[in-house]
Amino acid sequence: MSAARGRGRPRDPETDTAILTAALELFVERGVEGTSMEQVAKRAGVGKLTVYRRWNSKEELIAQAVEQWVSAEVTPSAADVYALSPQAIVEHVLPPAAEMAASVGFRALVARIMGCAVSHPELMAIYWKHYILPRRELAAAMLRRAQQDGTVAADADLDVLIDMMAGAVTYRVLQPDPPDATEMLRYLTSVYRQAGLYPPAG
Amino acid sequence: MSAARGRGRPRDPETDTAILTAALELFVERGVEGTSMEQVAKRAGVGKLTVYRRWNSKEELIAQAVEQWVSAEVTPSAADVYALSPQAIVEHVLPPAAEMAASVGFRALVARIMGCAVSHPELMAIYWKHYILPRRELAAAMLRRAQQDGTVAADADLDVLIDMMAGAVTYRVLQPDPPDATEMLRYLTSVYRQAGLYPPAG
DNA sequence: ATTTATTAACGGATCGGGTTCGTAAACATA
DNA sequence: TATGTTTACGAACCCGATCCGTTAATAAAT
Repeated sequence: MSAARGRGRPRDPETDTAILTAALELFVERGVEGTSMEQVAKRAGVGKLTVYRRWNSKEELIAQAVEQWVSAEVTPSAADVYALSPQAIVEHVLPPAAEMAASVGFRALVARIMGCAVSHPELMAIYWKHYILPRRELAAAMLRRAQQDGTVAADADLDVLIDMMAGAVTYRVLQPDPPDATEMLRYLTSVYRQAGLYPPAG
Repeated sequence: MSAARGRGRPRDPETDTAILTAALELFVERGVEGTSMEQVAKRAGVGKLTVYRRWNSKEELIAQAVEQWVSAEVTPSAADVYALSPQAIVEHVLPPAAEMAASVGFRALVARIMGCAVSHPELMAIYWKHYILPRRELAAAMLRRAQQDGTVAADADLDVLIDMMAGAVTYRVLQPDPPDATEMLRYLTSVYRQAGLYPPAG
C-alpha cells in the first residue's frame, strides 16, 4: 500500500478518494444494481479508465468504499469498560451512538447494506467485520460486567442479548417514521434498561 | 376488484398472477433499481403492453407484488392468546415461525425490503402494515398477559421489547452465515426466554 | 359489429462496458 | 538542464444491450 515511488507519474491520491466517495454516494442512492462504473467516473470527475485501472469491478469498488466508511468510525476503548462505572460507560456511549443512529446517512447506508445481505454477501461481511464485531466486543464486555454485578442474569445468552439490543436499533432505524437524535437517545436508554445495563427510571 | 363483466374480451386472471410473480422474483433477485418492466414482461411470458395496461410504473407493480406476498401469510389468532396457556402459545407459534424465518425466500425478501427503507419507503410501509403490525399486536397481547403473570416487568416498555424481539430475529436472519430452521428455533426460544415469555431452561 | 385484451414488432434514445488516443506529470540518465 | 521513458489521466469512441412507450395486427369476448 505504501507509495513505493514507482517509475512514472504517480497516481493522484485525491483521485482515489474522489472515486470512493462517488461510489459510496451512488451505492447509497441507487444500490449496487443501480450503480454503474460510468456514473461513478462521471460523478468523480474522472475518466472511466482511471476507475478501471484501480478496480476491476463495480462490486470490488463498492466494497472498498463501504469498508473505508465503516472503518472510519472509532469504537470507545474496550479498556474503559473496566476503568469506569457501568453507568458512566453507558452515559458516555449513548449520546454519540444516538446521534449516529439517527443521522440520515447512517440510516441510508445501513439500509442498503442490509438490502445486499443475500445478493452481495461480501458487503454484509465487510460491514460485519469492521463495524459490528468491534461494537459487539464492547457490548459483550459491558454485559459480562453487568452479570458480575447481578443486573443481568448470570445464565443469559449474551450473543442473543446483544442481537436483541443491536437488532432493536437497526430495526427501529429502518422503520417508517424513524426517530430523530433526541428520540433515539430515549430509545437507546430504554433498550439498555431492558437489557439490564441501565438502572430503572427514577 | 370484482369482475364486473365488461363488454369486450376479459382479462386473463392468470396473466395478473404471472406478472406479479415475475415482478416479485425479479425484485428479490435484482432489487427495484435492477428490475425493469421489460424483464418482468419477458419473464411472465407476456407483452409489455399487457403489463403497462395494468400498472403505470415499476414501483406500483412491485409494491403490489410485495403486498400480495406478505398478506398471504396468516397470523395465529389473537384470541388464542387468552384461550391457551402462555407456554402453549409459544410452543405453538415458534416452530412455524422458525421455519419461515429460516427459509431462503423469506430471508431474501426481507433483505430487499429493508434495503428499500430509504429509497422506496412505500415498500417498507406495505411490509410494515400488512406483515409486521399484525404480529406486533399478537406479541403485545402475549407480553401484556406475561406482565399480569409477573414474568415480564410491569414497567417494561412493550414497544421497545417487541422491537428487541423482532429486531433480533431480523438481524440474525440477515447476518452472514444465517441459521437453518433447527438453529432458528433454538434462537427464537432463547429470545423468548430472554424477554420473559418462556421459562428458563430446565 | 363492436369492444377490449393480447402479442409481436418497432423506434428512438440512453446506457453500459471496455478500448483507443493524445496529453500531462513524474521519473531516469546524461 | 535537457531528453527520453514510464505511468497516469481525461475525452472521445465503438458497439451491443436495454429500456420505455407506442403502433399494428390478431384473438376473444359481447
